[in-house]
Amino acid sequence: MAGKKQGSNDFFSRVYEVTILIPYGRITSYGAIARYLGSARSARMVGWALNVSHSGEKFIPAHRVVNRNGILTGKHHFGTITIMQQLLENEGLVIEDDKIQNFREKFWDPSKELR
DNA sequence: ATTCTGACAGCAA
DNA sequence: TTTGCTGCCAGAA
Repeated sequence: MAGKKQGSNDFFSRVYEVTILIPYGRITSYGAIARYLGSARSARMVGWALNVSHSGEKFIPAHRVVNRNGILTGKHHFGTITIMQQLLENEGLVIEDDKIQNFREKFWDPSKELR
């Protein structure tokens, strides 16, 4: 196959790969993933990638990705605005006012955990 | 081609 | 501490 735009596709694929590696009951941030991928200032692209992630066949635990404040900023992109929180609580996380409690402890940094 | 928006993050005030 | 602006990169209109 020749002549295809694999530019962003490659970036998106990497976002998915990392997201899939997030351990059960743990969470990370958009910026952390972006930085791990080498584009520290492309956190918004990570969010965009996750936005279209459900187009793929593979399940992407996008609910384990929140912003740097531990706030569920992407909850509006799931079926309902409560499903993201429910998924996280189901994994043992505690959420209050859309914010993950003990965020620092549950945080999983791909740049440190992976290599 | 140009403009606007977005599941963010960093910094100034 | 909170609010607002800017940078970043892709995609939609």
